[in-house]
Amino acid sequence: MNKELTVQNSLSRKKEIFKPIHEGHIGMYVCGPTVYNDVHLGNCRTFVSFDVIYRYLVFLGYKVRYVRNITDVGHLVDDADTGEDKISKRARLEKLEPMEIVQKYTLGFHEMMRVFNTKSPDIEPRASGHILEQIEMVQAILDNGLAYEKNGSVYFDTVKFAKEQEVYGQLSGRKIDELMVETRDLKNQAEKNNPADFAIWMKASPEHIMRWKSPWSEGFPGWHLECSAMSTKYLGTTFDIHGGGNDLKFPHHENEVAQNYGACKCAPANYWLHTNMLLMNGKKMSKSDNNSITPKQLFTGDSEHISKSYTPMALRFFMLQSHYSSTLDLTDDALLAAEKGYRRMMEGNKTLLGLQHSGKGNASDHDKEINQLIDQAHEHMNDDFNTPMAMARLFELISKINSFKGGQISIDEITAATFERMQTTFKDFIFDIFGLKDEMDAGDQNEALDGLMQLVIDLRQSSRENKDWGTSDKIRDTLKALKIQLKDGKDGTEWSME
RNA sequence: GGUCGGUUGGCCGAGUUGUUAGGCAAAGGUCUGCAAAACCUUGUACAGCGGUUCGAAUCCGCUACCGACCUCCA
Repeated sequence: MNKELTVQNSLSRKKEIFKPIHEGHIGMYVCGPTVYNDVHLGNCRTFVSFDVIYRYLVFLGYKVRYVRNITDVGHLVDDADTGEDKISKRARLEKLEPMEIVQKYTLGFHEMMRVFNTKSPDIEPRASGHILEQIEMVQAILDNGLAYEKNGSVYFDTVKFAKEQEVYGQLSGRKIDELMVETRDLKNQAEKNNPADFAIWMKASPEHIMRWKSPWSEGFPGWHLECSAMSTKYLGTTFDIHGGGNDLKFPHHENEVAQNYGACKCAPANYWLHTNMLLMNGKKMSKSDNNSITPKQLFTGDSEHISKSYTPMALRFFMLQSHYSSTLDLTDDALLAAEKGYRRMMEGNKTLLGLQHSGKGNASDHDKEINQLIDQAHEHMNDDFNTPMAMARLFELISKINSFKGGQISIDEITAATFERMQTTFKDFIFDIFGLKDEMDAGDQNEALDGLMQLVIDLRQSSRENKDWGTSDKIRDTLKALKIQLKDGKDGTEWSME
């Protein structure tokens, strides 16, 4: 039960025992979105994954400082060093100020994070608000001799860095020699000493709107720089966990590591965690490939890829059923299954809350089994946040819960302590760790509806006692059409919203 | 082309050497006025070939297929 927390560290490609730098405290940085467009579902998966990780670390009792940035400058559309800024491009297309674009899509992003019931990060810094810090970092890298200036732009000297430190390529599994013989024909590479070098400060072309003064030129910071500067500012030069999507490993994270070494000669993070991609039709969900479905489309059902609408919590549940480091293929069938599984879990919890323990149970085999399942659920979470396994144990507990309710097992076969532990476990896992919400508990919130339903159920019960099956079934079918399901049990009829 | 990863039953998805993952779907049963729900039971699986091992879905090799990264993306 007291197994230590282990995490899959991308740096070592091994599962390692997690040890924070300062006992009881964790610094965690996750690369946030570039706010130039509506957030899409793939982003949501990553942020939901880290939300669960964050929630679990808090659950374990750690004081976590969770930093997730907003990229609102420096992220270029095309080739890393010559393309147009994503925000600027969008601003041009939508005929808005760049900061209007940033505001619009930041708000949209926050709304989506709220809908998916993710916790807000403790700090959400913006790249444009940290230009000074980034300029200082460029200077520090220059002072350390690991960058050079050309025509007002500053480039990181990747080749020199790779020679000095054995670090470059460790995260992404790349070798500097291979990067140096890069054959692709990139535009405007002339300024760089080597194709493997990358810009940390860019001189702005005349038409570039987003620009700041610096010692080298009026320009803007390179994309990779913001995360280095902001993580350092809020979490220190070396912190515990750095997270992000798999597709950021190279070049973004690799270059981030290089920049941090370049500025302070130390590693930014001890543990790198990477989430895997959300696929659709077996391929990476990607905005640029049009192989994508927006969260909104899922919620409204307005997409050729799905047969019906799905709720945010069904989606969240769907994501939790796979491990964050595995690819997850989005299909209509899988969503249908997840939706039902989600409902079964929430119903199970409701049933558990409705059970009463006599206070004088004896520990039977069931008691032992239940405690084992609970222990295992915790162990699974300690094992690199294995939500699908933890969830499997919860479902086995739901079997027990339903058996208590159905009378197949007597509640007296478990002790009051075990019963309470079950209730605590469900609350902890479903709400605090998995971050699920009950989307179907209208009955708990609306007294009028509750009273009304009780009346209808009573009336139907009278019909049934009079063997007036026509009336009884009409009530049931009409409610069914209204997406209210009646459940006839031994102790009367219950209802729930579909 | 290079690097890395994947291929699990009708679908999704865990598992990394020996014991039922789990969810959804399916079949039979219990309950019920009939259903639904719930419960019980059941089946179908580890891409192919070869090797290591007492024993492999799990380790190794080869083959096939798929994907990711190498270029903006979570």
